[in-house]
Amino acid sequence: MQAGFASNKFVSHLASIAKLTPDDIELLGRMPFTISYYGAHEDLYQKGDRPSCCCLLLQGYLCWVDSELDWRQIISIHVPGDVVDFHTVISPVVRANLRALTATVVGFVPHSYFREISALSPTLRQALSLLHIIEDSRSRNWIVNLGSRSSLARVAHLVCEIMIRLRAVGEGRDYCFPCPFTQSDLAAACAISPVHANRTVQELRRRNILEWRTRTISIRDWPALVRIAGFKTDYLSLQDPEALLSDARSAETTQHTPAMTPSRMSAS
Amino acid sequence: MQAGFASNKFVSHLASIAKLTPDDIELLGRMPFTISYYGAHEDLYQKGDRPSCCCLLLQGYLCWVDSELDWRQIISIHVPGDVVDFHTVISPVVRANLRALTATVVGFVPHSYFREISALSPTLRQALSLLHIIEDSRSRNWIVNLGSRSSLARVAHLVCEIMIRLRAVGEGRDYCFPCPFTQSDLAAACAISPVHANRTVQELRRRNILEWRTRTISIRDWPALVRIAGFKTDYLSLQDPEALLSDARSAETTQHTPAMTPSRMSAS
DNA sequence: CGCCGTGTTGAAGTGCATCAAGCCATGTGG
DNA sequence: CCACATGGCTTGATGCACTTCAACACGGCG
Repeated sequence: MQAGFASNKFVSHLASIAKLTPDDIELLGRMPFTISYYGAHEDLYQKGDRPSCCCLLLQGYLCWVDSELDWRQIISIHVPGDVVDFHTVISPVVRANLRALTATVVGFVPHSYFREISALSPTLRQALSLLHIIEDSRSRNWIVNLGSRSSLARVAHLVCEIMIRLRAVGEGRDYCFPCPFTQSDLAAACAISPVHANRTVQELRRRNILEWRTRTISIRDWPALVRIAGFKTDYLSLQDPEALLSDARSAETTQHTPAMTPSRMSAS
Repeated sequence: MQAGFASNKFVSHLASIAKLTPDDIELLGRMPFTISYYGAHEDLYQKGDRPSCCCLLLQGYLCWVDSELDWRQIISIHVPGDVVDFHTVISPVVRANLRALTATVVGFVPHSYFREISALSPTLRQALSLLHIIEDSRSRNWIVNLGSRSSLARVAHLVCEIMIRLRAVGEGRDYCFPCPFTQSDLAAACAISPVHANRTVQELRRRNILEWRTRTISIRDWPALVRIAGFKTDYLSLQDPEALLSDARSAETTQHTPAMTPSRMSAS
């Protein structure tokens, strides 16, 4: 069981949605976790599991997937810095499979830790609640996406969302990021067939909007992508709707982790 | 500002997901609220509003609707007994329009009330958190519904969900309930065109599975409906996945509101 | 009365699924 | 080093579930 040093992205994410005190940062620095590694398409949890830890994603991508019958639907995807199953602190049973999209590194953090910091710090309790609400907001937004957009717009929207979420934890500065998906995964996320996913990606390539290789996505024309997707950032953050977008416009400004001096390597 | 007597369905819903103490029931009985009435298709909130109250639905149906551009997608629907915007206690800004599907009666409950009872009772705090999680679970389930089912299954699933949720607050015992939707609303919920919604309803009628009139839905063949929908109740409750379904099977058992002696009419 | 919202029906068009085949890169064992 | 398998990507042909457009019927209401 280690503590602290690898949770920076999580802390910076929290700091971006709530005013944290130095004491809060200190508490977060003591976060205990056990590191695990998973290969692409491996399941971390199965529907019905009752984990006693939360899963903090450190590297790679995870998704929640509902494999009803033989048909699968990806419900949400997660980027480094996300605690993907925060709800299990309150209700431990999981309702879907948690699957690695790529090779991943995760840290398992005991539920008790989150209960403790919630009890100790009102601001942290608030911040964790906000995380919950943002999560919910993303789900609802994805309903709108599946329900009201064409396949091209869905794919574009998904790329936009991942881009912005990576930005929020300090990655993807040059509009490039490691591709989370095989084209079949993309299809499962956007509720289209794998064949059509391929044709949709080709269309985006043809319009010179992005490059999509097996390992990397590079966005060549961000404004066009946003336009096709009908993408708005407001559902991803809560304080200042314009902050993330304006940051994405000018890729220079670099104040993502305000006052980050993590007290690293303290024992748990 | 009144208090107490009309919140029975909310209390029984809470009692079904957590063990409430007599003190908790007492606290809930003191819930202050202001009653309002809305007509069908009237908006209670618009995107961006910052209410200082939560909205407790007493009669009728409400929905959250995203009216991006001119296209509208219904994100979730609510039945009597639901607090539809519990998240505004934590983050006041609403991200979609709250719209009446039918004529409705709602009670507005100040955020401060929920903050108080959360501070006073750990079990209530827990119960409210669970409500939040069930809400989230419904959203995710609706993603699966839109993403992976045919239009017939979507409509069937929606009817199943409403049926079971009404049961949980003691309504619809005879597989009949007031219809929440015009066929256009149904279309907006299921992400299909109004014309196709009509044909889908006709198909369900043709198979003798339900009667769907402007004012009432009667389910004639519940097992068939469940089969078409691929409906499972597990995402709607948290404690005992089978309770609601078995209750729905035998419409006799009637212990929905354990120890309900609401201390009515106390001043706020 | 005439209007408007809702439900219904038919005909034509299309976005996407499905099936099927072939391509390429990577890995593996002989 | 080749033989072969495997998983991901690509492409074409065909079909269907659903959309769109257009018209009409019905009832409630000013």
